[in-house]
Amino acid sequence: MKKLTVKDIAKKAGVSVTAVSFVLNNKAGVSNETRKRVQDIIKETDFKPSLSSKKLVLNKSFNICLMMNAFSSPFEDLFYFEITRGIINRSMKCNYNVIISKPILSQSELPDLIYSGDADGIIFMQDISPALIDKANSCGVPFLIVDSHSSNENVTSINPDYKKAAYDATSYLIRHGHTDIAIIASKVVSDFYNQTLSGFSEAMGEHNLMINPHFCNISATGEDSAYEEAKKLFMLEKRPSAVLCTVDSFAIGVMRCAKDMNLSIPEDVSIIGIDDILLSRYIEPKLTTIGIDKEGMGTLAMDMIVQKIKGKKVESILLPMQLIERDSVNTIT
Amino acid sequence: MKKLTVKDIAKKAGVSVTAVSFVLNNKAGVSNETRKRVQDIIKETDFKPSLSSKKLVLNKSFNICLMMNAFSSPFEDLFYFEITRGIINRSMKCNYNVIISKPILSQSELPDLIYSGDADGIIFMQDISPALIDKANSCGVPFLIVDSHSSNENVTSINPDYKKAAYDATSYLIRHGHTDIAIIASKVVSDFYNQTLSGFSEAMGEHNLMINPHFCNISATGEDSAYEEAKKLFMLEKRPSAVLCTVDSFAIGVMRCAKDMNLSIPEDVSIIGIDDILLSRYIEPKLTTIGIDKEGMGTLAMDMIVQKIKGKKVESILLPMQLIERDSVNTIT
DNA sequence: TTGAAAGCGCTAACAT
DNA sequence: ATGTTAGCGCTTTCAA
Repeated sequence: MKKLTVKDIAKKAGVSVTAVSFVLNNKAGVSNETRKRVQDIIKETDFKPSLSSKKLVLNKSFNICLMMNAFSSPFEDLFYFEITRGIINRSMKCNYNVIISKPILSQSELPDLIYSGDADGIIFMQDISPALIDKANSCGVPFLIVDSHSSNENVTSINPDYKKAAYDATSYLIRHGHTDIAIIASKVVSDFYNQTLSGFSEAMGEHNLMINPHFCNISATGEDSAYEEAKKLFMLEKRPSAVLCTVDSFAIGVMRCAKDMNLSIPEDVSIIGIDDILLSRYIEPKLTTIGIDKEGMGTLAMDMIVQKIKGKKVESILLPMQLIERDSVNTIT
Repeated sequence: MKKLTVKDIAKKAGVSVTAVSFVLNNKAGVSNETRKRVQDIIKETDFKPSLSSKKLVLNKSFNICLMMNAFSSPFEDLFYFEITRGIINRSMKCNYNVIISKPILSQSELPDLIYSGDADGIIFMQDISPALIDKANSCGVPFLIVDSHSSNENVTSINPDYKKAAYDATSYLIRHGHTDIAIIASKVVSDFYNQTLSGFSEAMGEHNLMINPHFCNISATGEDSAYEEAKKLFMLEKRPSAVLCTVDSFAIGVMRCAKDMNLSIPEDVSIIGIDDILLSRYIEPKLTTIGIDKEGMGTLAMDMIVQKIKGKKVESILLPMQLIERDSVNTIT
């Protein structure tokens, strides 16, 4: 059975290809009678117009390229995968397909499909290098960044409000009687570091709490390095009663360290994280953290990129996070 | 700056479009001199040919559609996401793009992009409904299934050898002195149930061990239902010394149940899983399980679908799994 | 080795 | 309201 074309349908229906094209795209310009007849034939023959030719003539790919960062840890992948679900679900409603790809050549180059016009828009996940942002800017394809961890004036981004998250986490700790609070942050993305630290100190300041200089200048890069930092922290003469980890995976490292040092959580030390990765509710004790609707972020990203493709101006957005109370923080009386 | 076309390049190089096309596709038919000249112009102008037109004329999309099951749990997502990584990495080497999509209308219909000729091949993940298999068969697009959990003669599939896994897990338990072994399996996919049960009884049989009828007719659907099944199991007069969970997520539910019933693992009861999901090495105690190279499965899936697209005959494949010894099984002396 | 020209299957401008 | 036709940017046949 040969693949049908608009021509075939037109012939069968005894109309012109224009008519067929019009009914395919729900456009005015055909009588109801003709429309009906064509629709019947389309249904009868189960005709599906070729996307390739439509793409060619409209100079549009109907693809969104989802660019994953190649250097993620498995847990971060999971975080982003939940966002991906939101993107994919939404894409089906927007009549876009999503192509998953990743930067090539050590993060600094976009894949060919971008330059071959095979994507109408790009959604980057996670913080990306300035070099890549430049490339994206100059290739002319609309793009935005989800969870860039930073606020760059020149790029549209969707970010969880990490400053507020750090503020809320700190306030929560304070409400539970903690005053000697440490923060393990990430200096990898300086904006992220600044945001979380200022949220932290803002909350401390509001309660006129002093910040121990040994507690606020700690940076980790992952679970293992957080483990090492926690070790130093816990060996201090006067150790904190609570530690805020700006990433859940840090909290997992810190917990492991506490266990190894025979400190029980939350009795000896309370721990709070940010992100709510899947693991957080399965470790022992379950991690209290600040979470976000990841699938919702994906939905939003899709909606925003569609607006951008339409040429509309789209503002960066800061998403509120929510406290998720579990078992890793205790009350000091 | 207007988008360049082969015509522009041809004009700049003073040759015909044919020549340009030939050098773009590394085909014979142009003199070295001409080739060089055209290549220079291409590099100079940073020309990237449009994919859309190529697709149209070659009647090929250069896309692989990766079909995700819509009803996955986060745990399963974890498993399949690792496979996805393998697929994506490999796709870039094969010059295919991967479009991620999912079945629509309650699993029984393929997305439009398949019928519009926007995919040269389909990779299904996880067991899919027979109705969907029919659709896939009749649409004429080559496809295969990764981790279908079943062996259907008519479809190409890539499956971990779950029977062998259950056999190995059981043998491992027996080697560690266990004789009262229970198995919590999944009846959702009957082939999977059969495979795991026959692996189990084969190992038991080889050691002339009797199977307690209360220990071998247990089916769960997820973590929570495994919890409930474990509860019944652990309340039995004579409870098993070890339980084999045919899915890691079951093992996690069983572990939670054991803890809630004050049974310590592995002292009071040993647990072994199958799959090695990411979580398994993070829970307490770390889960001993039978794992598989998931990224490798993805790579293989990509290679196989490319072969199928080329029209080659491709056989289904059964992949060996490996025992991963951790802390959830103890030795009985 | 080279170039002219005919499509691939659509959309849309234009004429009727 | 309807039909004719000229492209979209490539590949490839065919003739030179």
